[in-house]
Amino acid sequence: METRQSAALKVGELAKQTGLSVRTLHYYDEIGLLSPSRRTEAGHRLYTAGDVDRLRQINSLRYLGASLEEIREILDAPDFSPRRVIEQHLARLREQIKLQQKLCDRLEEIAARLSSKEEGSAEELVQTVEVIRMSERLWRYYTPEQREEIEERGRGLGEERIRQVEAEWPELMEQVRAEMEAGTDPSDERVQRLAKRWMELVREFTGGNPEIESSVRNVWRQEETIHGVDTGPMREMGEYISRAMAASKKPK
Amino acid sequence: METRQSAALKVGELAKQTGLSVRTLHYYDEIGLLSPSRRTEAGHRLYTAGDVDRLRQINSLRYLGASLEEIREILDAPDFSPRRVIEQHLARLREQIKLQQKLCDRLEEIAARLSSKEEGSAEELVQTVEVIRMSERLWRYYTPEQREEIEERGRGLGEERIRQVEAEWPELMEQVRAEMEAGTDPSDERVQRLAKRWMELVREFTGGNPEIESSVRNVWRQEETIHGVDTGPMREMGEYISRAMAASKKPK
DNA sequence: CTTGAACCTAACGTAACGTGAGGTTGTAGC
DNA sequence: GCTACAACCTCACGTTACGTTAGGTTCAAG
Repeated sequence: METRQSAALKVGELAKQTGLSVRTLHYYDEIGLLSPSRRTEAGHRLYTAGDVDRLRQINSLRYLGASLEEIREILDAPDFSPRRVIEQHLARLREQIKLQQKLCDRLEEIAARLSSKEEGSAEELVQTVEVIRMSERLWRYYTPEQREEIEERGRGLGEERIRQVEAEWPELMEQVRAEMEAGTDPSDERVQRLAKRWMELVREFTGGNPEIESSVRNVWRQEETIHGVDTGPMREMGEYISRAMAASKKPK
Repeated sequence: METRQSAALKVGELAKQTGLSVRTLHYYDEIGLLSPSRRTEAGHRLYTAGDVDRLRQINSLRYLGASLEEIREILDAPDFSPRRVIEQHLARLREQIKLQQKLCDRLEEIAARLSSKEEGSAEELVQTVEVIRMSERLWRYYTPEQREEIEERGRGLGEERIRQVEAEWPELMEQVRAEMEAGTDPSDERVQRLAKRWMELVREFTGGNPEIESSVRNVWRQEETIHGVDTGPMREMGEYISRAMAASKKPK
């Protein structure tokens, strides 16, 4: 009952002051991050000025994105290099942002490809995603010169044409898949048309450059042994197209 | 025992193919996202081609950062607008990135301020963070003209001087805090020196512009009622400094 | 003395699995 | 047929930072 400030705060008061929830303060107490120095006889928490001070520190560190565990380590270590921690934290954060940025790019690409069509099915979306995943993985196998050439051709074709082609791929893949599942013979006329279109699109991409085409085939072989994305269906489609092309050479 | 592909995969095989863990596949089964169509008599999971196909779709969507719940909704809805989902997702992601970027900026600022000193304590780190938090909150209250003026002055002072001042703030605050806790009288000579330095730094910031100084004082009053960051200690320091300044006017 | 606000503890729920524990099945070699 | 050992099975707890009841006690005002 001092005229001075009440010397110790109850949870609700502290919560209101800091904008944290009562539950949060309970939790901090629970994990031993911030345990009030005193209690009333009834067991009510009483936060002293020192406690409030510690909470202030906690909030500052939380503001930097530190986890409660890290905060405890920081505050409980008497000798401590803030710079090291910050820089470490910063590195992790940058890594995260890079990942998220990449994800964002992908989504934007997907959105762009989809927006050229009216409406689409979930399967079309998945196919589009697969094309992108594959191109990303392919990219790793090109030599810098090959990459340059591909990009050069990309510039030559113009943005619009690229978007057209990119929108056509998933569609084509879906049709081929349908024929495969239906068990249509590769020499069937419908399949022949699809195969022809397929090869045209591939040529437009590789520019007919045999080195790059070889690279692509190489990748397919490589990828077989690499764990991860299911290249199986894609590979099957490739084989199906190959058979169709072979059948077209000697039409009966 | 077909010569055709084994028709159905066991968990381990599927796991190896996709790079997922067995536990993950168990989990997908558990939540009903991907339940194998068949089981052996012994209860071993058998994934058919259709199941593998669904998993492929799942992985594609996961690659876009969708949650398992969202994926289920997408795959289980027969009619579905991929574009809407993608754009929604994209918006959320952009928001996240913005936040993280902001956090990153803060950390960089902190790192820059700290790097001008050799080593520091945790308390110094916290003080630095507080200064930044406060400036961020102050910023909201300035009119565009005031902001322009402050930035103008910032450019005038030069980067180096700014960093000097910014590094000095936390230090000064820590000293003032120490004197307060020690209960030193505001008229004490040490406090007087601190207060003088304090006012100098403030002047350098506001440029002596009374409108801006008034804004700052206004903010302090405003902030009292706004929930959130603990302005208490800062306010106390302000009062302490005020008393010190008053004491200096009529030195006994 | 009552009432309502503020407090207490305890316990479950969140997302997407990792990591055992403890038991059954499949298969290879002897 | 026996014995390993790999692969499979089903629980079930741990992870982060709290939100959200539920059921009971204490405080402050009228």
